[in-house]
Amino acid sequence: MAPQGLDRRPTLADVGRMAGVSPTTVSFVLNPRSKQTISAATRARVLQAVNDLGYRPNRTAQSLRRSRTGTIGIVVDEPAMEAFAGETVNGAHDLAWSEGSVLLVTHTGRRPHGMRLAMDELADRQVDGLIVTCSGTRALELPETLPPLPLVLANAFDDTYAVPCFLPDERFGGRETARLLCAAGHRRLAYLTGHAGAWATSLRLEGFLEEVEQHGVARGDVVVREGYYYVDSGHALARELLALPDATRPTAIACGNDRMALGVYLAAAEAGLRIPEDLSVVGYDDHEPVITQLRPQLTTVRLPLYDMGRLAAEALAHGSVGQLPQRTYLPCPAVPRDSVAAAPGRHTDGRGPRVRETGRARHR
Amino acid sequence: MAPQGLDRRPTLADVGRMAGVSPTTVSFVLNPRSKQTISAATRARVLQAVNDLGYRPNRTAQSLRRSRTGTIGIVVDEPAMEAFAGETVNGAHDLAWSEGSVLLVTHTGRRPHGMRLAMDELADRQVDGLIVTCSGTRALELPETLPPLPLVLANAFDDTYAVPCFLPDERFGGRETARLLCAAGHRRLAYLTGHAGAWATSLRLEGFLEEVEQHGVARGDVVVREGYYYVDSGHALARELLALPDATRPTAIACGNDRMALGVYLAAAEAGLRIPEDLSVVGYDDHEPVITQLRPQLTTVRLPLYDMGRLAAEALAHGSVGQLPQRTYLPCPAVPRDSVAAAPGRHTDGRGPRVRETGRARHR
DNA sequence: GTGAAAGCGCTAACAG
DNA sequence: CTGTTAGCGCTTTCAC
Repeated sequence: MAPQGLDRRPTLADVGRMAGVSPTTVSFVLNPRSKQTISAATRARVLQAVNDLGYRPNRTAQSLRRSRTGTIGIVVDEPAMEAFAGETVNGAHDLAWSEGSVLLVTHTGRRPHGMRLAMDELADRQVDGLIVTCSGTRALELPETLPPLPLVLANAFDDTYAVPCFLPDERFGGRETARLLCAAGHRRLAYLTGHAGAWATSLRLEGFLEEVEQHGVARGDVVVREGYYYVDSGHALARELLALPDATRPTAIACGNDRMALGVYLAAAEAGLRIPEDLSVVGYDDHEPVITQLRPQLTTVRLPLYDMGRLAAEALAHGSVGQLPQRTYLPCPAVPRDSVAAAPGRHTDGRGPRVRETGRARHR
Repeated sequence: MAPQGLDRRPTLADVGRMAGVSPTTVSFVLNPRSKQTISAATRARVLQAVNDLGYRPNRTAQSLRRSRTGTIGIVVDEPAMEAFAGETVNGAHDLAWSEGSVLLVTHTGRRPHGMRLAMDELADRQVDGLIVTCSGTRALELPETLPPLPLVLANAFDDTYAVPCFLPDERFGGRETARLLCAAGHRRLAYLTGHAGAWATSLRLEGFLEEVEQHGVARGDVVVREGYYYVDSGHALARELLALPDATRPTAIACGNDRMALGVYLAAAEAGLRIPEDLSVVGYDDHEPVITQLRPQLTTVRLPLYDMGRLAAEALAHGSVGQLPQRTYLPCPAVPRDSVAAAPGRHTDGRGPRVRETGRARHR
């Protein structure tokens, strides 16, 4: 495929020599600019040589010259790459790739000044832009002095509003959660929250309660239990609720996240309750590693991790970071699957929960 | 911190100008080589200027000159970055970082020739070496023509034995699985396999049966059920087994992986059986997203994902790829947690399952 | 002890 | 239409 008679990568000069032209000419052939003035014959000979030698431009040299590396840096502000951040990285990767760029990925470890070290290391390699992300949505501690580079946050924000960011619209997601349940006719609802310290927690709950009222259920009638984002919390809270007599037991439980929903599944199994016939369950996150574990498949609401990464990379690739609003909120759309059924004794319109348009990004 | 009066990153020349010396001198100060001949005074002035300007070397320029980029490429041969591969990337990342390098990460997507495109894109950026990995251990289709770069596989192998690789020692892991159970006195054992097509499946089972014999249990006495690596398979298979009368029901179930173990947990909950009192369970993989979901915590066997990434990166960083054996097998060590108890009616030595030395990497 | 100069591989004026 | 030349920012040999 590339029968190069050389022991090193061929250079422009090698190609030129083989085609009997100057390196410049080769460069012109390879980088068609506006005013092309290369004869068809020369072009053909050059391309032939390029092909014969298996020539590929040295992007390091190109970068030095063009002062553009075709490289986007992404630093994950965690001790390691984690599942949630992985999705964001995927989004950034795919957009970058489609623009001919690749990703320089690092994480902050547990090092002191991890963030600054990571950013510097990437900036030194002249990345064209920088994305900072993390696993759960949160405020980031950014170094005081930022490298002079386009910078965007994904699934994270900075309290000073100095750096543009992409965030999940959690209130919207909370409303979607409620809508999935209310549209199926449920009125005895329970909501199991994640831990109160997390940025998303109160927004999800607030959205849920708002939407519930739209459906004629009083906020006060929703059984809200405070927990934390793990299986055992969902398990423990659900166990209590499911021990209630049939007449007062909630017919549907909304969970702070998918892991808690798993806990609810376990509690239901123990209580001999079937999902969704006896109990409807909605999760949150649409977190693949959990989702794939559950039968029946979990109805949930999707965190736009991939999109946050994608849009962040897009802003960098298009050089439009300057025009970005301070915060862009992306919808958390409902993902109806099999864990929600009509409330016992209720009949819905038979079309299942209506999934309304998930809407475009909102800017605030 | 870096009050540069410049609108661009300062260069060596800028530093030299400020310190009143040539760029050469600055370079000498910054790159202490064997024969240092810089006066203490000059050195001090230079470092002062470096500091004042917040100078950091341009690694693109360095790379061009030194023909070494301090960059390792890793391509994940999957449509996207996945959880298992993430661990391997973490291992490679951490080793690379400790050597002053960073990772250029990409995946092959679903593109035709994805692998070649990915490798080329990284090779063009002059990575110092290349790691190829994937999510589940398997043979890789490598392009016929490889870029002239050190290349190592992690959690993958090529059938032609042309490229060195790091692999999990699955047979060893299978033996560990059995040991955890046999040491606790279990003799009525069941083994639920993953799907037969996967490279690891038969090795795990074979190791299990081998070890079981060491403990005086005939291979034929082990109830082996063929399934696949998902929760529902573990669930379905376990449901059958747990329906058996107490006297013949297995007291312990070994699972092809952690997800199947989750299925066993669900079946146990439905059957009203407690883990580990009534049933001991062992998983495989030590896959964090699943592990963290289970109560009691799952006793399992660890896949050396992180280490495969780490060692692959180490070989590249140390330039020792040439000395690598064709295949290096890393141990899958037992991870005793809470899902294994002494077999009913048996008393063990009270120290729980003995965990023997997990051993070093074996080369074949 | 320090600096001038050449060059890594490529691009882009500017000549011819 | 094509080639010469001058760098991008850095390292390194060799001269002073």
